[in-house]
This record gives sequence, C-alpha cells and structure tokens, in this order.
Amino acid sequence: MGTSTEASLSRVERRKARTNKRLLEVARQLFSEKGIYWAKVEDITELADLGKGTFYKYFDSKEQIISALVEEGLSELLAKTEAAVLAVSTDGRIIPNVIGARVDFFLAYPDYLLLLHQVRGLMQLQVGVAEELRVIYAKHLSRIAKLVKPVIGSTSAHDVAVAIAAYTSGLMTYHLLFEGIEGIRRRRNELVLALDQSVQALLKAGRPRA
Amino acid sequence: MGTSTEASLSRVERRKARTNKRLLEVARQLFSEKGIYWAKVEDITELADLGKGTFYKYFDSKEQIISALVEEGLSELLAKTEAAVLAVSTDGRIIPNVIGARVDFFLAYPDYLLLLHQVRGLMQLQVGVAEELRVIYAKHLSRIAKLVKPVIGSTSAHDVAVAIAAYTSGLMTYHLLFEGIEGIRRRRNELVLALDQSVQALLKAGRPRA
Amino acid sequence: MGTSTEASLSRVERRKARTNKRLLEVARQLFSEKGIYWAKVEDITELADLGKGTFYKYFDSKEQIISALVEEGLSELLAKTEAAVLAVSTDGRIIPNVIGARVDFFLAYPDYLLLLHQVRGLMQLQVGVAEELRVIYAKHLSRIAKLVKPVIGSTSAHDVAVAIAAYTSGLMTYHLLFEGIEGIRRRRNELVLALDQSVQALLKAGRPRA
Amino acid sequence: MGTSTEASLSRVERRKARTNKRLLEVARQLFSEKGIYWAKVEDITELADLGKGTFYKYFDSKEQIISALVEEGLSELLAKTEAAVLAVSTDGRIIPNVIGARVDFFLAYPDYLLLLHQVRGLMQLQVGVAEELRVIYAKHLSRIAKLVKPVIGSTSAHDVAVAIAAYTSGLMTYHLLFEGIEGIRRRRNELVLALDQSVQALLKAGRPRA
DNA sequence: TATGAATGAGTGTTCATTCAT
DNA sequence: AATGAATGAACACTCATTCAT
Repeated sequence: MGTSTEASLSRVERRKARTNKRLLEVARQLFSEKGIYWAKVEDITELADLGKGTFYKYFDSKEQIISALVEEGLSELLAKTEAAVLAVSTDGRIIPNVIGARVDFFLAYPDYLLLLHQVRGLMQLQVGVAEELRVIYAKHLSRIAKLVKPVIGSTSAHDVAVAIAAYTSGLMTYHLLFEGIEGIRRRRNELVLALDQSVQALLKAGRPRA
Repeated sequence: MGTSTEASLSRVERRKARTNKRLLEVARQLFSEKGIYWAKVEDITELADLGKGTFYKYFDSKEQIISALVEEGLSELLAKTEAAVLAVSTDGRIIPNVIGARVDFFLAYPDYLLLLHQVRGLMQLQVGVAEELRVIYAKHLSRIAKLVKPVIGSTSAHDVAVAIAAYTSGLMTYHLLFEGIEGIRRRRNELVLALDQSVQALLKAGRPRA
Repeated sequence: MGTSTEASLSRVERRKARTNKRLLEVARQLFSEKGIYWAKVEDITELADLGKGTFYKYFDSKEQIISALVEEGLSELLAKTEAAVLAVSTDGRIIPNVIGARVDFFLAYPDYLLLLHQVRGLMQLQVGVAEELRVIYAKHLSRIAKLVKPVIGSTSAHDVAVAIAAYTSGLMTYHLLFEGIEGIRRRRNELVLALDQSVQALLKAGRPRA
Repeated sequence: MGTSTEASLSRVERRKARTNKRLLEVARQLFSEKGIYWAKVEDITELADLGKGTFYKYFDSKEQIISALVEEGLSELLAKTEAAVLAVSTDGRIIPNVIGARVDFFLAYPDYLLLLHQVRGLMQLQVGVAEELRVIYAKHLSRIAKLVKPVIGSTSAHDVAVAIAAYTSGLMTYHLLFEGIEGIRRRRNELVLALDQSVQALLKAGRPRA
C-alpha cells in the first residue's frame, strides 16, 4: 500500500515536482506564443511566479528545458498513440487510429504544435542543442514505425511513420495559421479522414521506397 | 538591341545589384545552416566579404532581409510552378506537375526548405515581423489554389493548395533530417509519386471541407 | 522609534538605494565632464564599479537617467531655495536669498551647472526626451515664480523667475569657463550682489512685460 | 574697378564659395533644430542637395564645421555690435546699443541662439574640440570688453562683457523655450530695456570685482 | 531551497569618414 | 571637383547565467 509515485514522496519532493511541472507548462506556453528564441527565461519564471534563479535549480539551461519539453511531449504523444493502437479492432484501423491520436494530442496541447515545429527546425541546424534533439525525435519515429509495421506491405515502416508525422504536423500547422486552433478542432474528423486517405494512398502505391 | 536589363545599367548599378544578390544568397545559406536567430548580421557580411555597415545600405534590418528572402523564394517557387502547369498536357497532370515543381525547387535551393520552415514558425508567433510574412505566405497559397482549381471537384482549392504545400515541405524536411539532401535527391521521383497519390486521395475523398 | 527611512529598509534595499545613488552621482559627474553625449553608459558603470547590465536594472535608458538627474537636481535646488525664502527677515530679502540659494547650490554641486546647461539646450530640440524635460523645467520655474510673487510689483512673476534663473546660470556658466569653479567660489558674494542688483533693476523698471 | 571680392573670382571659385556658404547655412539650421550631436553629416548634405563626400571637400570634419560656424557667427555678431557702437551719439548709449545689436543679431539668426548655447556647453567639456572653441569665444569677449571700456568705471570690462553676453543669451534662450522666437521678437524693446537696466545696475554697484 | 541583484559577452544598428570612380 | 558605396569602430541595450544571501 501507499506505493503510488505521488504518495511515496515527501511533502518537499511533491512540492518540487509541482514546481518542475509548472515551469514546463509555462515554458511550453511561452515558447509557443513568443517562440523559443524570443521567450526569455525571465518571462517563464515570472509567469510561473518564481524567482529567476529558481529556473536553474530545475533546468541546466534554456536549451535543456526545450529538450525536456520535447522529450515529455513526444513521450506523451507516443503513449496516446500506443493506447489508440491497443484499442484497435482490426489491423485496418491502426493507421487511422494513430493519426487520430496525433491529431487529438495536438488539439489537446496545441502549444506543442508550434513548439515541435520550431524544434524540428532547430534540429537541422549546425548548432549545439541539435544533436540531442535529433536523437529524441528519431527514437520517437522508430516507435511509431514499429506500431504501423503490421499493416504496411513492402513499404518502409519508417517512411510511413515519417509520412504520418510529417503530414499531420504539416497540415495542422498550416491550418492553425489560417484558421486558428478552433478552426482545426471543428474540422477534426475531416482532417483525420483526409490524412488517413493520404497515408493509405502511400501504402497502396506499392513501395515509395524502391 | 543589346539593351538587356543588365547591359542597360551603369557599372555601379550592376555592382550594387551583385552585392544585393550576394547578401541574399549568403543570408539564405546562413539562415539555413545556423538558423535565423543564430546567424548574425556580421556572419552574413563576413561571408559576403563586406563591411558590416554595408548590410544596412541594402536592408533595413535583419528582419527585413528575411522578408525579402521569403518574398523572393516564394516568387521563384511560384514561377517554377506556373511554368510546370503551363507545360501540362492534360488537366490530370496539373497536380503532379505542381508537386514536381515544388520538389525540384527545394532540391535546387535546399536552403529554402529550412528557411521557409523557420519562417512558417515565425509567422505564427506574436512577434513583429509575423504579420508581413503571413501576408506574403497567404498570397502564395492563393496563387497555388488558383492553379489547381481546374482539377479539384468539390474540394476547397485552398485546402488542396495547403495540403500540397504542407505535405511537400513536411515530408522533405523530415527526410532532409534523416537522409540529407542527397538522400532526397535520389528518391525524387518516388517522393513526387507518393505526394501526388496522397493529394489525389484527398480529391477523391469527396470534400475535406464540410 | 528607530524607524528612520534608512533603518527601516532591509540590507538588500539599502544596498540598492546606495547603488542607485552612486549611479546618479557618477552619471552627473561624467555628464558634466564629458557631456551627455560623449559620456557612455559603460563609462558610468565602470566608474561606479558595476557591471554594464546593472545600469539598466536601475534606469530604463541613458535618456531616463538624464531626466532623473534633472528632476533630482531641480527638486533639490527648489528645496534649498524654499528654505532660503523661509529664513527671510523682510520681504526685501526674498530675491537676494533666492539668488544666493541658487548660487550656493551650484557651488555645492557644480556638475549641475553644466548638466543643466546641456539639458536646457536639449529641451529646445526636436528630439524625444525634450518634451519631458520641458515639463520638469517649466514646473520648477513656476515654483520659483510663486516664491518671488510677494515682492514684485506689476512685473510678471514668471519673467522675474526666468530672469533669476537665466542670469544666474548664464553668469555662472561663463565664469566657470574662464575662472573655474574656485574662481567663482571666491567671488560668491560679489556675484550674488551683482545678480541681485540686476534683477532688482528689472523690478524698478516698471514692467518688463508690456 | 572690378576688384570686388566676388567679381575677382573665377566662376569655379564663386561656385565653391556658394557651396561652402550653403553648407554652413544648412548646418546651422540643422544643428539648431536637431542639435549638434543628433544632426548627421548626411542630413546636412542631403538638405544642401549635395553628395555626402562633398562635405569633406569643404570641411575636415563635423567638428570643424562647428568651429567654422562659431567663428563666422561671432564675427558677424561682433561686426554688428561694432557698427552699433560707432552709431552711438553719447557714451551712455554704448551699452544699450551693444545689447540691442546682440538681441537683433539673434532675432535675425535665431539658429545661432541654440547653436552657441550648445557650443558654450561643449567648450567646457574635456573633449577634443573644446580648446579651439574656447579660444574663439574668449577672443570675442575681449573685443566686446574693449567696446564697453569707455563707459565702465572701476568695474572690470571683461566682467561687464561677460554679463552682457551671459544675460542676453541666457534670457533669450529661456524665453525662446517658453514663447518661441516670435514671442521674443514682439518683446524686443522690452527685453533690450530690461537687459540694459540689469547691466547698468552692475556698473553703478561699484565694483563687482573686488 | 529560493531568490533576484549583478554580470558582461554578445547583438543589431549607426554614422563619421574614406576613396574609387 | 563631386559623388555615394563601402567601411568598421563604437554604442545602447539585452539576457542567459551566476552566486551571495
């Protein structure tokens, strides 16, 4: 008994966990609103109602909180996706469910849409943080690839995973720009359907990978 | 005769045009390599072998050269796309040609892939430059929408244009990350085919827009 | 008891107050030595033995510290002047005492002589800070006008206040140039007398204002 | 005949003289409007409708055109003053005429009021240009001192010259700020009268200099 | 532990001055 | 002689990070 993660921690430890979480939430919001560059560490601590120095008790640097957010976000996204796959009735539902889970994740946490978009750009640069982020992202895609493996024919599972991720994020980001998050939310089913068809088309196509 | 634009300019004017072009090229390269934030104005002028002050004779600010690059890039991309549509034999070839033109543009100028990715992120932020960039981008998509109008059924032309842009940039950016530009170049035909099928699937789907 | 302003502040607060004061003092000195343009923010922080960034924790900008100095200086000058007027035996002593207080103020803080001279020039320019400074200065002169009102006949109190300020600053600045502060200090009584006679002449003249 | 300065110059030389004069005029105007620091060399050449490089054909530096303007201005002011003294009927009119000439000079060239005010500040600074300007100014005051010598008793002629200059510039500058140049122009006679009385009071006082 | 005052390297930008044409 | 493109030293100001309390 009493071995739940939360309960087993001392009051102090629970407090720390809460502060850590608040910093992550606030950072996610600000990175999405102002961009990872324009959002200042002080903006974060201020919105979190903490002293500026406190930030560095929880994260080594601004770069590191970005990594932490990406890790947390992709991990949560993966969890939701895996749950959606487990809930599947027939293999044919795997891909639409994966896509649905992704879309729903970004509808639930729209900040991640822009944060991850920025991070995908960052990853490609010849810049310090990039390498670590690349590893995190690659791992995520591998896991997605594994999930869809059962339903793809000769197509590369990795290519399909990439297509799912790329199409979903691409489409949602564009629509976010022109219609806002509410616009996307209203068209949720339509988007999932369209994305599913787009991805299915790839599979039928035989082998996008020669 | 002999009054080609170039020839009709004085030596000084030609020199200025060349400097302007060099700054744009160098900036595009550096923005793509280091990112629009980490690339410093001085990096640009240094690589262009110019004094730092010279930059400001040609562009009002760092932000403005980003706008200029986006405008130039999207304009070139549109021109290539329009040419590809004009070269079409049957209406059925319009979409594959549009996609092919986009893919080929980014293969020819891979720097734009990352630059435009970053700019799409920037556009969404509550930040100064954003508005101007949004207008430029929206205009571009409208023009693409017009080009594909003949071949879409009841689907929204704008949605199709968005899908083409989102899928193409999304897919190419992801692949760039994992395979490098040469990897994409080798798979060019395959990618165009896959993208075409993905987009065609949308059209057949009936109406992604309610 | 024991709740004097200083004592009631925490150590940190007292330290901050001291830093603020030191920055103002150093700035006043440097603005007077090198001029408000040639004195750099870094000169100020260096002489104050502080990091450059610290300046901006205390003042929004270089312009703002000028305003702050002017406000502080004129406020102190006014206080000294009011005290001198209160100490007056007969109304006839009001103007000489006002002049004496002004002269003594500038002898005590000679930096203000040149700083305010520069600021009076700045105020007249079509430049950002000007407006705020004009308001501060106008307020000061109004207060001086009020002080001298009892002893002027039909002459405009504002004109007399202006004459007092203009003559005093004008004369002291010129003499500062040719004789240095020590030269002025030695001639203190003579200058006060001369200035008093000059101002009294205006009053007897009837009405400098038509 | 034909030996007038103008006529004896070649066309080129006359053209150069005109350009030189235009630069001085424009500089005076801009230094007065925007301040000697905020007015840029390029502002001057632009308003003079000349190339930027041309400026340096006529003046060694921005500092030097300031010196040139001061020299020209004080020289003209002295000439006007000497003429006014020569036109005097009785010695008693010397000082009012000197003051009148000064006031009229500044009414005719109001730009000089602010330019010279700024320069008087500049002169006092521990800065490059200062020394040269001090010499020019000192010379001017000596000449004024000589003019008033006949009418002063035991008072130092230099002190009287300083008082004349200080009071006049001080009063006019203050009034310029609060009433504008037109306000001063309307009150011209009143001001001259007031200034005269103020200065006369000094003379009667016996010896402002111990 | 939490804080926020202090820091200073680093940035975009300006502008007096030069010099090739 | 006149020009204006090019220059780069210099500056105001920012902000991630540190550290004494």
